[in-house]
Amino acid sequence: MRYDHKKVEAKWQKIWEDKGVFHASEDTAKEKFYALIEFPYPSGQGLHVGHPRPYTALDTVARKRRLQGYNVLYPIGWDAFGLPTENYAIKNHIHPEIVTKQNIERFKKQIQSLGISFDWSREINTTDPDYYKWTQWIFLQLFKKGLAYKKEMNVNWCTSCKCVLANEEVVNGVCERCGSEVIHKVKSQWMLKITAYADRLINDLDLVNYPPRVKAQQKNWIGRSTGAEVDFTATTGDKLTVYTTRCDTLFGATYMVISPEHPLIEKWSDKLENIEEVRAYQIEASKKSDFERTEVAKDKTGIRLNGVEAINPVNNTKIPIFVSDYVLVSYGTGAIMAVPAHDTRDWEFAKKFNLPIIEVVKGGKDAQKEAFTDCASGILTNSGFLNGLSVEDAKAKMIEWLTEQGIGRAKVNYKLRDWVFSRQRYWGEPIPIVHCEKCGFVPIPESELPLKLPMVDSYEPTDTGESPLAKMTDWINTTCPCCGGKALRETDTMPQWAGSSWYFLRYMDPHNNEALASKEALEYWSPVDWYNGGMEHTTLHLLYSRFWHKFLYDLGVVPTPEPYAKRTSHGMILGENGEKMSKSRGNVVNPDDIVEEYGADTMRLYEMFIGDFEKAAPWSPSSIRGCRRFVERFWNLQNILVDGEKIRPELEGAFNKAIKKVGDDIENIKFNTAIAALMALINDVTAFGSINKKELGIFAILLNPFAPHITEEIFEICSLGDGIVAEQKWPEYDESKCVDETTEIAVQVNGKIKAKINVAVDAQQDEVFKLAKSDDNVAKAIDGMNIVKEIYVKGRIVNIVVKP
RNA sequence: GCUGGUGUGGUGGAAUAGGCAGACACAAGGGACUUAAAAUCCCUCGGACUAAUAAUCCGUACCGGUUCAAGUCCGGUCACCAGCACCA
Repeated sequence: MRYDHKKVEAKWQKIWEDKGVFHASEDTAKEKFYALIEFPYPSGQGLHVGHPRPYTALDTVARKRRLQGYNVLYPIGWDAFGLPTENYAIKNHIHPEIVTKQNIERFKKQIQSLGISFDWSREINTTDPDYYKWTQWIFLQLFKKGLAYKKEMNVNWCTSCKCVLANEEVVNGVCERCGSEVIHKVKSQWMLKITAYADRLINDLDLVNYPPRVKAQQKNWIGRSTGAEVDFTATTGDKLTVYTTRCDTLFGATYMVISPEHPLIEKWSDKLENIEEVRAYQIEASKKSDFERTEVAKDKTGIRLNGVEAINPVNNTKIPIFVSDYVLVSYGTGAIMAVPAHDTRDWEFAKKFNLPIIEVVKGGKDAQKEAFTDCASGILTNSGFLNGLSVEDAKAKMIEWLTEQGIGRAKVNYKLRDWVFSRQRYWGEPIPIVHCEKCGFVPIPESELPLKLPMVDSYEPTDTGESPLAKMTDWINTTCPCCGGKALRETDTMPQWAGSSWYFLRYMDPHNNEALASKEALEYWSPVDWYNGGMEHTTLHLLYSRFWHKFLYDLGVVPTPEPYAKRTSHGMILGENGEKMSKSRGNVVNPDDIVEEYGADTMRLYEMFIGDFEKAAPWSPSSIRGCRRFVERFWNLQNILVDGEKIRPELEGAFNKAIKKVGDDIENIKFNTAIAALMALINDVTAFGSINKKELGIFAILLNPFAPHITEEIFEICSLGDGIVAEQKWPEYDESKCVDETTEIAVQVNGKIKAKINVAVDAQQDEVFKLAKSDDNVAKAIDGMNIVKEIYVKGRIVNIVVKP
């Protein structure tokens, strides 16, 4: 009686679809559970076996929640704007809309073959005008609140994609997508002021349940530091302001460094004796990309400004000013005070240029030999009115003094920069703004949304870096909504991150024409209860979408300050050789082949059994057979089925423990050990020789979230009751039955195991020791020795410590 | 370089709050069934010493420490993975 997975899986998938059993209901009386996976980008390659890992994991949770009586929302959609589609379209002269449609069809078919319980009635697509209408609407609100603005700036320019990239999209100096060189270019760009939310994006991490490493990464990315600004005065009389986190070390500042782009250089050009040399250095620095400039912590370069010096305000000492590219114009004030005794970079620079090094915090080694940076617990020295204070107190005192003198102030700085939001591409949401000579940038009226992408013949980006839309003169030329005069449409489009920054809201009410979702739906479904995704999205998508959500919260559109109550992340599935799966490495496994050969249930079980969910794991074609064997063994339980309406006493322990273990493990994303527990249970049952209807019913329900098809089939053919999805409840366990009456414990003498004895769980300590000592081996080991100590850890271990 | 993580049999991985290391699988070897193969079922499976599934010893990357007891805690070293890249 071999199990025919093809027949059974097709049968149940049809039943589920016909009955719409996975559609979330709007019954707000029921408790809701909203599970979310990162919606896929429908690429031309189709699915590989890595995709279903998170889908299956949250499907397991979603199915369990339904059995527990929740109203579950588990939706899916398509993050379909993006470069690969556009590039494919250019190459093959097919409209990206058509390519997208084909890719989605393929993805959908593949995902459906896995029996994931998505609510397909809520499927969304970011490239659908009914969807991006609201992406554009959110942009307009950002614009109206001054959070979207246009700025001339140095941008990262991918030489191959001919497109501006966000800092976050540049990896090691090359384009994250295509790996081509990235250079700098000045362009006018739309920016989103994410920095306005920096503090809240850090602080509100306290409200959510994210893994610690995700929180840490977001905090580091935002990079808040608390310090002070100090105004130095140059010998020219100009004010030169620096940012420092260590204002306590001001007495140790022996020189200053400004970035090559600092505006004072131009101002001082006629006073600088070596202006030619400085100019040459500026040119050198501008030629380098950020990558080259920061590539290695290599030799510090720099030029001393001759003719201008600065005055250290605490002791009125004249100190030299250098220009060096290790100081970044984009962070702080673009100028630093250098304290070589307590900063490694300053120390290296001082050594190279032979500058004085003054120790101002005691406790380190020789400041002339190495910088003493880890000095939080040190005591100030050589520092006038700060002498004898701790670093902490000295900071406070210095800020107080600077403020009094009017030459400094406390200041918070962030590494986070504003989000470059424009893309010079076709396949993205048009930015709903026009430019009028008279009125400037004017938003188009909300009634005109969606502003649809026009049909064009060619999607080739222009060599000048304008969007392909720039060639559409009919579309560009329009009238100003403000004055009625001539105006031009914005030709840039939005980045792919736009549509994915709010998609989880649309699922709550996907067909609404009046709002991005109704108030009622937002009230009921917010927040997402459990969001699973990849670690690679921690600093991009996760941060961007939290930012948008907070903005919508401020507008009163959404009811919660945070979008996701809980976040987990999955490890990648690697190729058989332990390398990342990719076409070029030739190690891609297509889930279609696995489903065909072993069935969706086996595929799902293996995806969850493959290893720790949070860690990467290599695909193993032979290990999957173990999961198929387990499926077959479960199927064959019907051969040893007997009648019975209660769990039999002999199996009570095994079943109660399994119910507890499987339930707990699913909640703790330990799917691999949940399945191991079910395998152990089948071993117990098989060894026992029979299973009754009640027991098989419980087994099937426990296994159902992992293997939904075969469990329904067993339920039906063995007449165990109405269908699992239709009628059954997640089983309860009896805590008292999870503990065995007697357990085997190990007996150690001086920490070495000498014997194993069976004792009652509630046995008295004295009894246990007596029993332990009656064992031959133990007796031999303690014979003639003095017992120093006896330890009994209930139900676990006995240790007898002896000395001669 | 900094930050975070990881390191356990031939392989993937278990091990709750410091308490029997190797659960559950895969692969391998042996056996049963079979004309044969597949499938299935049973047995063995970290290493050393062994006739032995008797006893003993070693063993969770490496070195040291705390403890009656360490894969787990502490200090140091090494390797790998991820993120960040001079952030003042």
